[in-house]
Amino acid sequence: MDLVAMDTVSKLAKRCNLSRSTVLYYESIGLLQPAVRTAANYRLYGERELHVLEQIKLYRSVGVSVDEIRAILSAPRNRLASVLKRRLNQLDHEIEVLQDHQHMILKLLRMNQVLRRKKAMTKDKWVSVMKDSGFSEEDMHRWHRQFEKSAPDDHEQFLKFLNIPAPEISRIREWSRK
Amino acid sequence: MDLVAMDTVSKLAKRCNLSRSTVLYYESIGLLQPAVRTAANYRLYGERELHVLEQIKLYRSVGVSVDEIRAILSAPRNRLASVLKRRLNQLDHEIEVLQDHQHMILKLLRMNQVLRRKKAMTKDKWVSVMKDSGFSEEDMHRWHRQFEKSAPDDHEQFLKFLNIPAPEISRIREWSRK
DNA sequence: CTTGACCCGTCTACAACTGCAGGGTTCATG
DNA sequence: CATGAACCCTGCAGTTGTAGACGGGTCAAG
Repeated sequence: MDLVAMDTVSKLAKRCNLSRSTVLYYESIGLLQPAVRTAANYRLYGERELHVLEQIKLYRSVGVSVDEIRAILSAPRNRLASVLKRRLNQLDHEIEVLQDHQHMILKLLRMNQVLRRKKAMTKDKWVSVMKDSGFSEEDMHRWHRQFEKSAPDDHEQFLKFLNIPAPEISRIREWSRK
Repeated sequence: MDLVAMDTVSKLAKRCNLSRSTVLYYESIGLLQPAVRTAANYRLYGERELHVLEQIKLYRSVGVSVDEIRAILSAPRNRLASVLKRRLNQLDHEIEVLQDHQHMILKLLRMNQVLRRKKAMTKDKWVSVMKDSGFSEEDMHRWHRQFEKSAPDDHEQFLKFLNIPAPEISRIREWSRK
């Protein structure tokens, strides 16, 4: 086992976008054991554990109970099952993208509430909130693309609220469309 | 107030796909009061309450805490906020569609596990599972469309597993593409 | 006027997290 | 080598739903 390449509990949690507590909870109910412990009794997890945790996350996200998950994880499956599971996984990723979008909106709403009486929202402030919230350039592109695709009018209105000049709005919308 | 058109607590819950307990819980923590009570002390809810409950559902689904929701619901907003909230709602519907798809897959997985040693899966069985699960003709069309769009190969493989003859597979995929 | 489906308030129990408290470990930096 | 930030450990109490049971009241149909 390559000990250096392994994750501690918090790192594993972050990688899966879960809290440390949750991972520990899963261990306490017998869903996910660490691969090894260090001399200092620290938990260490490898690729296998990461994969299991992602499975758990997937099933939890569709409301499967931990008991059922325990059963599923210890059952071999056939080919139809694997096709369907792949699809399940894919949907999970799609849902995650949309939920990211939602979380971003929530942050903007909160920020907007704070700024309401002070100054107008600007593009710079918006960009900095996005950055602070841990969204990359690519995430932002995806956000615009998504927004433009499913609600072009609202997208335009939103850009206007950021006090972005009309030519740049056109440019952004253009760029969001491809 | 049009008393005849109003919902009792269980009806409201069902309309929002929540349990009676949950609606009562929201009342107990001060999130949603019934519009009126009948002479017999029955709770009655109108359109306004339905709307509030849907808001609560939306915010809960993105992990907003009860306290924050209470604050949000009692705050007037400006136009930017309303644009963003509309978008939030829309995303929620999109997520719901994907989750329906996931739930369907789970049912199929469960069914497949049961049938594995008995007989091959057939189109008829699949259709009946869908029907039993409360999915309409339109839902199924959406399912195929979604599946075809984001994973055409898996969609084809899936149809093959249903032992559907090749010409019909082509027909279904064609029909899924528009 | 009974009967079965529905409602009432209340209370308990459980699932799945979530967040401390109190204490040990690691490691870069002065 | 010591000191502080940033980890880690166990254990346990709190949060947010969710489900069900209790004993009893309400309502529409026959």
